[in-house]
Amino acid sequence: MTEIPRPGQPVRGSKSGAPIMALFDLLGRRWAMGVLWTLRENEPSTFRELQEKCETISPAVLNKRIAELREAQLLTRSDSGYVTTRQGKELYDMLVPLGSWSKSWARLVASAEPEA
Amino acid sequence: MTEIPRPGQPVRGSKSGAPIMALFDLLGRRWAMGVLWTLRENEPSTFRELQEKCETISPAVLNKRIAELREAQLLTRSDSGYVTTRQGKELYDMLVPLGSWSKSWARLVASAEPEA
DNA sequence: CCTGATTGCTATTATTTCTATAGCAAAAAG
DNA sequence: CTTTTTGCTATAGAAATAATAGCAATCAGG
Repeated sequence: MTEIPRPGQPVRGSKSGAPIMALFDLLGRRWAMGVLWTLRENEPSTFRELQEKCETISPAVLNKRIAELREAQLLTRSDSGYVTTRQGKELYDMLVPLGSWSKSWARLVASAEPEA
Repeated sequence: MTEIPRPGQPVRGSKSGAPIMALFDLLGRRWAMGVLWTLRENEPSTFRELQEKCETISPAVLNKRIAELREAQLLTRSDSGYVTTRQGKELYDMLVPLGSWSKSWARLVASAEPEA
């Protein structure tokens, strides 16, 4: 029921299951990166706390993403709530640069496209 | 027709449009990161070349992702085909670490879950 | 115990997105 | 011209996501 893209198995972008493509397949699902990011900044979090922090995620999707990220060993459940695993933290750390970069990107997109 | 999540406008994960959430919204669409990654490693590429490199992407989705990434100023079209922009390259560079990390992650996931 | 929250989800239905495939118009090649 | 190649668009079905209601299992008082 919980299918995660497995490196070594065919995934989107790579019939041979290149790790990076498997990772992109996993993270390229709605809310996947957002959940990891939000959890890392608010751990530990209960299901409902995480749901609130995500502002608009539906419980069905949150539940599914949690299951997937859990199976991918990026987060786990502790007594006090969901927490990121060591790998989850590593991945988060690699996403951090995107956080600051996104700010300048935001400025660029805002200034260059005053349309719509 | 081509809607990209705009920083500053409500996006998934942030009603106020936090840049990182806008970025996650954009990249968290099927094939988004894969297209950027693949293009960067094969630029310039024509539409069909890119499609082939992606192995299993459908033209409709490729076309949509291109339009979005283009509007987000991550790629553009040149005489010789699609190429990444300066920002696209910057973003790619930040994804590169994920490439190597994904390899150890692959080993972990493979060894820990011999199921399925 | 009993009662009223709170928590972690599941169920359901409506949308939206993605997949898969065919094919067309325009540009390039011969 | 005629044939290829290119860059998509059209279409239909499958799958993922959104939005909302609500339920069973704690849990916290009293």
